[in-house]
Amino acid sequence: MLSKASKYAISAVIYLTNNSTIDKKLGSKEIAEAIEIPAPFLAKTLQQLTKKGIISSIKGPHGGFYLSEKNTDKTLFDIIDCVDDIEKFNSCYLSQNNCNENNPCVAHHIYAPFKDKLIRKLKTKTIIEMAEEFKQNSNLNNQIFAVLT
Amino acid sequence: MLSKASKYAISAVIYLTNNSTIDKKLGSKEIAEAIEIPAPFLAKTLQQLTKKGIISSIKGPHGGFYLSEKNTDKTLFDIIDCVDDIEKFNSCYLSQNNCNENNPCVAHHIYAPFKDKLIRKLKTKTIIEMAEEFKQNSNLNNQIFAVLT
DNA sequence: TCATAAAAAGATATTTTTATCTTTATATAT
DNA sequence: ATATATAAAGATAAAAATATCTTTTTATGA
Ligand code: FES
Ligand code: FES
Repeated sequence: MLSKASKYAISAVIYLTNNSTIDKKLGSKEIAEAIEIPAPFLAKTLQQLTKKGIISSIKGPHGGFYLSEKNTDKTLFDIIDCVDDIEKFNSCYLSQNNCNENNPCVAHHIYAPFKDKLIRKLKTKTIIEMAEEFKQNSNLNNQIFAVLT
Repeated sequence: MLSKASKYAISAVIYLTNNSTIDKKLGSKEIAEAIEIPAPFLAKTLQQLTKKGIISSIKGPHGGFYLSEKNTDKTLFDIIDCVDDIEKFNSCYLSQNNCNENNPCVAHHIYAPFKDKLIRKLKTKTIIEMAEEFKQNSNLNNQIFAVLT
């Protein structure tokens, strides 16, 4: 449902959260290698995230991407909205171009409540929280990044 | 979420159900025009549906597409599975490549129940039923096919 | 100041999806 | 039988998404 760009973004931000500090910034190549995705494509995506203030970056030697104070409250919603446009979740699941109670598709009455819950969750789930869950999870399944396609 | 091909297919099958009979078959151009979608692309999609027995067709003069006895029990699920591959609904909503309880993504616990309900609904909703709903609906909103993008 | 490493920006290439065009096969009517 | 209308099949084109490559900018360290 998400574009690859969005998947890569989520994956990369989680990796960044768990593996970078202001004193240990990570290059896009480094991240791409770790999570096994195409490096130049990720570089583009990281640029988008930086531009919207979801992650931070510094150019030059010893530069790279990292998370700063400003980034700590960012959510999963922010990442997806930056890369993919969140409207995709608002629209009809079966792709009618209006999704509302007055003109429901066959799936509407089961999709609408799900959609509401999902968006609420995406908006409240911070990157930090998510990274933490991911860290725990990787105790059970340490090929965790390979799992993200 | 659905491909355009699938959307077109659903739309066309509904139109066919409500507007064709064995004595009044419809050409692909005719249908495409009525539901305002690209004719040659729809033709391809109708061929796929025919091959899988979801709709019927006859070549030659006065030929065209129509629904026969064999098609009456077909469901929305059948259409989508024919054109798009239903696996797309089974997979993780945030695109992890495994979707299961042991390795849930952030959305899993709200997505899984929705997914189950949806697939059940797609499997039980017959084309006939859907076309009927659509007919009623179009009393309220008679630009109903324009509504399908 | 100068060389260097890295992001940023821009340009190009590949793949997939969507759309169109052309040819062939077949059923119908004359 | 023959001409015709239509689906079926196959080939090609255009657009969008994904991926890669090249150049420019900027921060750092020597
Ligand atoms: S109209 Fe389809 S999900 Fe709302
Ligand atoms: S793991 Fe993502 S929806 Fe199940």
